[in-house]
Amino acid sequence: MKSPIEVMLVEDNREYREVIQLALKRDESFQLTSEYGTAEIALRNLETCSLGANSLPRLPEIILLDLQLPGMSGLEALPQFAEALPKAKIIVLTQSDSKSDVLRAIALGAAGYLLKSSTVTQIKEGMRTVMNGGASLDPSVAKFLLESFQSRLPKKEIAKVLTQRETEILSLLGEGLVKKEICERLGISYPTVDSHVRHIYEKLKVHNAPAAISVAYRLGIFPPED
Amino acid sequence: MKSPIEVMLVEDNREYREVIQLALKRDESFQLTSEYGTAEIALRNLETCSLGANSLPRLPEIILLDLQLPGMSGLEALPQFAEALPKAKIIVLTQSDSKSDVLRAIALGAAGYLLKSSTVTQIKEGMRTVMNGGASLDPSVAKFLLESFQSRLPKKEIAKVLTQRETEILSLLGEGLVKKEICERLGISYPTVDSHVRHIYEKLKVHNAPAAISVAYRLGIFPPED
DNA sequence: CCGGGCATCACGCAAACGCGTGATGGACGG
DNA sequence: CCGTCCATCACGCGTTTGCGTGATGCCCGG
Repeated sequence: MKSPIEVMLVEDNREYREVIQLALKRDESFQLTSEYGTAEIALRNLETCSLGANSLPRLPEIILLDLQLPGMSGLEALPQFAEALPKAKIIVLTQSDSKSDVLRAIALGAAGYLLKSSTVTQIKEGMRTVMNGGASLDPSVAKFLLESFQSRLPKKEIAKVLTQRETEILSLLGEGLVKKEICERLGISYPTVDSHVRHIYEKLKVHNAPAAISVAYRLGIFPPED
Repeated sequence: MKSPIEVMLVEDNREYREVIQLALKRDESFQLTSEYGTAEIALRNLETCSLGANSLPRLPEIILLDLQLPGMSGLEALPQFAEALPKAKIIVLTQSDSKSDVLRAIALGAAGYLLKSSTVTQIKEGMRTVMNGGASLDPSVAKFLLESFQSRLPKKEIAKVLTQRETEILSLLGEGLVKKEICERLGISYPTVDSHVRHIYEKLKVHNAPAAISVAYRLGIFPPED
């Protein structure tokens, strides 16, 4: 058996904290090395740890972080934990499956996003997954992420909005070419390009190029990467 | 016990097909109703099914789809399955964890993406998850998705590129406002706005607004949504 | 204390843009 | 067969942009 995974818990709800306590206490592969009711206290303790005598409450490999905390919110605290403990994996463990919470937590570097409705077995499984270099997402969160990728319209749908030619021209605009340059690039006349651009504006309901590009990205007409 | 989940398997490798066969045969909660070695055959059978006598090989609720198939690839077949069986959930089950395969499969509407290195237990768990309306991702795939979201710079990094004011103005440009309108909105003079815009162009190394918006999205300066 | 980044302001001009108002020919479908 | 959509072309005009070339005041850090 490997040495246990050392876990830090930041959670204001005592009952739920006890649930985790119990679950980890019974499992040799985990060790709950510290727990805090607020992010402030947790962060302060981490500072003193790294400054003074090393590892009084040992530095955790995994941080289980609630989002709804009194005082500093989990989202605010997340980047600070990440900075204080660059090696630690942070798993958000919260009730909120709100779109923006999920996206922000991920953007801030969370390695996992689990919901409190998960079983302790699933949470432990998630922690093992993360320790193995993977990412652990609650199925409903994963669903949401998939959908946010799918919102990049399925090509067939794009065709219903913009013509292939129009898409091509819009894309060139996005690359910074002015209409005259687009003429040359495509070997067509200026009025033609102009006409296409007008149609693009009509269809996207905008009145200038910057807005068109913006809408294009939001609609997923432009692939984020390839 | 609920009625078993009906599964269709599209996989060219016989050995692996047998692995799945065995795994599902032993589990009452699943029923492997059909299996095919190529996408073409599977699709042809689905056509005849829906035309002629209904449900010879019963219509599946879940399709386990390999990507590397002889003839039509899984990625090509995916949208066709989705069209033929709008209610079915499609789980990609393949060896490839390549970036583009994952992104494309998701964009095409896959409800899950599992790797063949998964255990049959994990695969069955994934199918249950999907049937419950969730999405099932292999941890390494989830990791990759998270990273592709994190590439949207961590705010602190954005600040190193654009000022808050500059970001604000760029964002307004993206909404379709012209510089004069931006003045009014922000209560500052035209030359000021102009000056900010110039700095934006410098920093993003572009020469006009459309390109600036484009770069902003690629850099993740603009949040996906809020 | 002074350089540098930031936000603010100013003038002028050539180039590009947005738009009104057209036309032609090909393709596709009811 | 005719309407509709697409891609192509055309003229003109007022507005907006991009940029050269400045200035002022603030704050911050070396």
